[in-house]
Amino acid sequence: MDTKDLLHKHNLVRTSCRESIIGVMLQSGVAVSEEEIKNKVEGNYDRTTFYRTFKTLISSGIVHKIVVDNQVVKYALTETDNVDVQHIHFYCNECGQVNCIEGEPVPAVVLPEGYKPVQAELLVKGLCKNCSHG
Amino acid sequence: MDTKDLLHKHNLVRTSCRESIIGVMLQSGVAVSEEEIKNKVEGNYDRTTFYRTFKTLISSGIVHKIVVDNQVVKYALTETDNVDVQHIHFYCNECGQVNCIEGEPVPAVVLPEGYKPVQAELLVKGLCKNCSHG
DNA sequence: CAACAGATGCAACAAAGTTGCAAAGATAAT
DNA sequence: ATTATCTTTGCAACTTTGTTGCATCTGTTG
Repeated sequence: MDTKDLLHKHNLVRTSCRESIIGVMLQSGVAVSEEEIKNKVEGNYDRTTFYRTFKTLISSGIVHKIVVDNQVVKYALTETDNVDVQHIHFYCNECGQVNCIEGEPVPAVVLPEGYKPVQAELLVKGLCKNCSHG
Repeated sequence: MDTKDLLHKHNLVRTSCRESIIGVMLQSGVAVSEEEIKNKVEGNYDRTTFYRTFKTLISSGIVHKIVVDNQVVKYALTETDNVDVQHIHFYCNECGQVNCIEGEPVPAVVLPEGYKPVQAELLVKGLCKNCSHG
């Protein structure tokens, strides 16, 4: 599945900004911040365009947003095959990298009477693979 | 445990701003935003003072911060008896209210080899008690 | 109640995000 | 291929959120 098909499948116009951003995410493998994208993307896109593009990609389900802290926001591609399965996010306290833990679903949650859960976001903080053996 | 003792126990100077903020939180029962606090607090405190006060209260462990989205930040009192037990936060998609689900711990998480978890944040979104039966 | 440490208010700034509008680009039909 | 249409992009201005330095004021201890 390449960038072009991905956009077309979600009925989105294929523009250079969208293709570039998705391209950076595909190459990166981990979640990326706005700044990281800006640095890796070829060409200078306006901040406004970035924000609007993120919104578009998110509401199409191509990308999801990970809010670690209100000052640390990252974006990652949503694996196409398990769109509605929630996955765990891991934040490394050492290097700041954010990983989507594919395959491990968010454990079922027990809530008191009356609460109707719809969606759950689990962010685990600690040391990632690279930073833990040191 | 009243506000005065709470501050004294954590070696914090007892000021009107801190007492007011804690007072609002005690009365509210749910997590509150900066704006909600500003509206309920008597007296006009500077925004700077609020931010600094939150930082102080958080690093003392009196209060914790709940980041729902990067534009939705709330604060809640930390129950003194279970400081290090992580609890679940519930965000209501309907009314926007955030509740600390005391008593239900965050379920243990299974992670791939190499990850060293330290802390976990679980935010469940859905309908709260008030909004679910309608 | 004096002296010191710490908290507050103000001003200025930095970062993050949004909105309206005109120009540029993509798509589809001729 | 070229136009007509719709969408996206860039720019400018603005709002919201959060921070920093410094002078002033308040709480606490002796």
